[in-house]
Amino acid sequence: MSTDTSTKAPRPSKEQRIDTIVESARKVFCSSGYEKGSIIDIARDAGIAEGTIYRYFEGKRGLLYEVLRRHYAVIFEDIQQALPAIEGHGNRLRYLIRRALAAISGDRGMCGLITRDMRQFDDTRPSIAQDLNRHFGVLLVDEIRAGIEDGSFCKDTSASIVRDMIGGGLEMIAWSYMTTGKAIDVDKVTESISRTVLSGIDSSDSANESLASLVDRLEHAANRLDSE
Amino acid sequence: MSTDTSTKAPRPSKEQRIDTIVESARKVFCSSGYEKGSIIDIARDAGIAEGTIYRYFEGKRGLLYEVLRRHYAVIFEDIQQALPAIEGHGNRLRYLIRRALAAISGDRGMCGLITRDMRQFDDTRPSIAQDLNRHFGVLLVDEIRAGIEDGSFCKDTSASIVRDMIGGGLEMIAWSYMTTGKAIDVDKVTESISRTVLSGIDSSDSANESLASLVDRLEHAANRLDSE
Amino acid sequence: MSTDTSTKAPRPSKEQRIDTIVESARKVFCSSGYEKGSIIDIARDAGIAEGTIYRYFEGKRGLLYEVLRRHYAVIFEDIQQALPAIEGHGNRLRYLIRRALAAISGDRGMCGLITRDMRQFDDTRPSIAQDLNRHFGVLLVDEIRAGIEDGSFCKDTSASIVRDMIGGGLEMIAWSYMTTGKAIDVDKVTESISRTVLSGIDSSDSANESLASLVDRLEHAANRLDSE
Amino acid sequence: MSTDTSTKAPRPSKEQRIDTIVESARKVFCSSGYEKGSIIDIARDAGIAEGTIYRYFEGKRGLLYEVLRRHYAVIFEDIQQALPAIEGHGNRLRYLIRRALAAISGDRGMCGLITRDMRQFDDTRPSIAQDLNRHFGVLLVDEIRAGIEDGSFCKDTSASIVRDMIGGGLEMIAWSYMTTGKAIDVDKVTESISRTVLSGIDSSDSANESLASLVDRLEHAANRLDSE
DNA sequence: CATGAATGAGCATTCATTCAT
DNA sequence: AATGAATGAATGCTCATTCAT
Repeated sequence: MSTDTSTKAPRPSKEQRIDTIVESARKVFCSSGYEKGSIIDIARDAGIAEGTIYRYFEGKRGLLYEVLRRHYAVIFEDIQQALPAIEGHGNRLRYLIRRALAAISGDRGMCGLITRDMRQFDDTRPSIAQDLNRHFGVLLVDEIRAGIEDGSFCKDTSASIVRDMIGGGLEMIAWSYMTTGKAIDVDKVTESISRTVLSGIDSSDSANESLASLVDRLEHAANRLDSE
Repeated sequence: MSTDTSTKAPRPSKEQRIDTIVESARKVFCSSGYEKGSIIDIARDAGIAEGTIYRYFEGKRGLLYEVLRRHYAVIFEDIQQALPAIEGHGNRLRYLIRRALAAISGDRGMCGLITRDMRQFDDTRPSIAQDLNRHFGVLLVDEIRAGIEDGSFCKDTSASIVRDMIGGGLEMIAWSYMTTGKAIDVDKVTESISRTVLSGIDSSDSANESLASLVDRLEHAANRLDSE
Repeated sequence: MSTDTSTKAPRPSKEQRIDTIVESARKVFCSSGYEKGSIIDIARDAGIAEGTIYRYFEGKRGLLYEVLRRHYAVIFEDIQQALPAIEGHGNRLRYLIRRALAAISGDRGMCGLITRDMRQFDDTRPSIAQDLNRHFGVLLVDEIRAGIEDGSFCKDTSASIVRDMIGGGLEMIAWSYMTTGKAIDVDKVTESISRTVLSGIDSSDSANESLASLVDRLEHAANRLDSE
Repeated sequence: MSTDTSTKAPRPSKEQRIDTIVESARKVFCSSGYEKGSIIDIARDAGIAEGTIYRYFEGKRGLLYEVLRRHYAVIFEDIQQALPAIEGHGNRLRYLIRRALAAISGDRGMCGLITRDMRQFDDTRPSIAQDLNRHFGVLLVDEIRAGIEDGSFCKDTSASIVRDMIGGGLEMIAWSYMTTGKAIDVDKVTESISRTVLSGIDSSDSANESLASLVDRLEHAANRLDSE
């Protein structure tokens, strides 16, 4: 409860205090945006004085950073636990995409915060976008590079470009969700992105596919011949 | 007509005046961003009074709009003239990507303006981002849809997702260029994006390798048939 | 016609030009107020350039002055013609009040202009309010003074105070009409003001009571004569 | 409570701060008018920063409101205490008029503020003029209505018209005082207004009077007869 | 005479941050 | 530790008036 400023509460621990502030900041930033969301709003929501915030944070920007960091932390933790158990680089990429989409479709306010406000701050080093958004990019790139190395992915694939396409595509989808509010079909979109990345859209591939199925039938026939 | 621009230019024509203002606005916005770039800076750069700007533009936002509109207008015009002459949807997509990359790599300041500030204005309808950025998206979608219809592209391709991936990818690249200043190899990046979109990155069903392995299997089966 | 800027109109006479401008100014000032009504609006309505207005008027304030002067001029002319034919100072006062009320109830926009904006300009000498509103006050005062001199009105009447009460009362009514838009019953209000001014509202020395006491005294005297 | 106003007043209490600001606002508004009086002038006069004003007031208009409210509050308080002790509706009207005149003659700057600027704000409901000036009008109307009901005043008196005449008359006097600076003889003016309202100016009361003088002569004659 | 482009002063308001209490 | 009062910089926009054409 963020309005817990009653008389009895002996004194919240430093950690609790920080949690309260960050949660209030998240609420305010997500609903009003970074610029319009004021420190005093956050303080009021947290039931504390403005000055107190500055005891725990380096200022408004630091508060935003923490809000974003925590948002990504959950996702990264999930990923860290899930990824090793998934077989195949394609499947792992698929998982990363799905997880990002789940985050997007689960918090429209955060979509706005990220797509609208995150880039305003890349004048500072290390930038927020660098630290967080890029971290996801690194996960993508690592996966792609590993896939290239073990032969799962084309050798002449540019990992950074693919990362940009996946990351940028997800951002576009987030932005679209933020503005239109139209629900995201996570399964479908995950499939579309994954398939596009992995197989492309050129139907000459499907020549391959049908060729493959032809071979399958051939093999099947061969097996039957075999077993006779 | 007071197109007296012969010798001393004692009073620039309306058109010249507008061009001067827009150019100053472009400079200021690109170097300082929209918020930080002040009207008085623009007026000073243009060598005129602040009030004069308001004779020609609806305010600061109108000025931004014109700056962006002109930037995109050149690109769209190029596209309109080039596209019909290009054969094949894949090639046309490739052209669109290349043209966007050329624009990006040609104006680093504009990259910042677009990637940082453009999304701030979607509270008004029709928004600047809607009018301009989306226009490019429409070009992409049209091409993809046409390709799907005539069988060039996979039937189960999601045109909007592919558009988001290309557009978002380009935006990421623009953003990256803005922040790092590292030159963009238009040819290479165009190729990377195009190949990824068209053929995907999965080596298993891409033509070369996978076809080879298919042939292997085919031979194998044939051999078995043969040996019976 | 204020939009008469057609090609053929050879050249409006100076007088016509002035009339056009003043009429446009009246329209603009009455509908937008003095502050919000801009010179460019007036010029546009008159179908001329802004600079042209300054050839005929001393500026915005001079324009307002002329608008008001003309408004009052009609009224004053009416009064000048009607007043001599009216018998009795009371009746003449009544006429002045009625004429003012007719002007008020006939032009709501002008009510706003006069009651809102007129007083803003008494920093200049001679002021507009002095020249115009006070002129009406002079008419009232003259009438009252004449009435005092010929015994129609109480000797100890303060003409200026009565003028203020009539003039101020009319202004309040004008203001009320401007804000509420509720129609003014000219006959009734004229009667109310006139009766109040002339006879007051105190029932104690009006006919009833005081006459009764006079009769008492008369009877008393008569009784004495009688008793002799 | 930080009502530490003991010695050095290192930080004024909230109340003191507000008083300081309002007083400075009064000074500035009265001398420069509402429009010309700037927030920065007020802040400088109060010895504080502009922003501080906005901690205590809703903006410039709210500041004006408070200035006017306080001005009227004193008057209304006086009236509330004095009125019940006064006998007779005529006397009570007389008191209201005198009190208003005392306020007018006591603060020339305020006269200007009220007569010039008060009507500019009737676009908001409830307006300042509604709240304050009208309150005085209500006091007048109440008194007049009560007088009509108990027979003190003529039955066919229009209370609202009489209110307008008194209120408007007072406003004219205030305006005149503001512009000319000529001192107001409160007693005399009170008497003039009161007499006019109560008895009117028509000497047909002097019909009564002459009737009285007739009776006088009658009595005189009776006395002579008597003495014979 | 008429034009209308150019001028540029003037101002309320917000809010992140500090620091005396 | 917490408070919250105070700060003050920073800026888009209007429009009466002028004057070069």
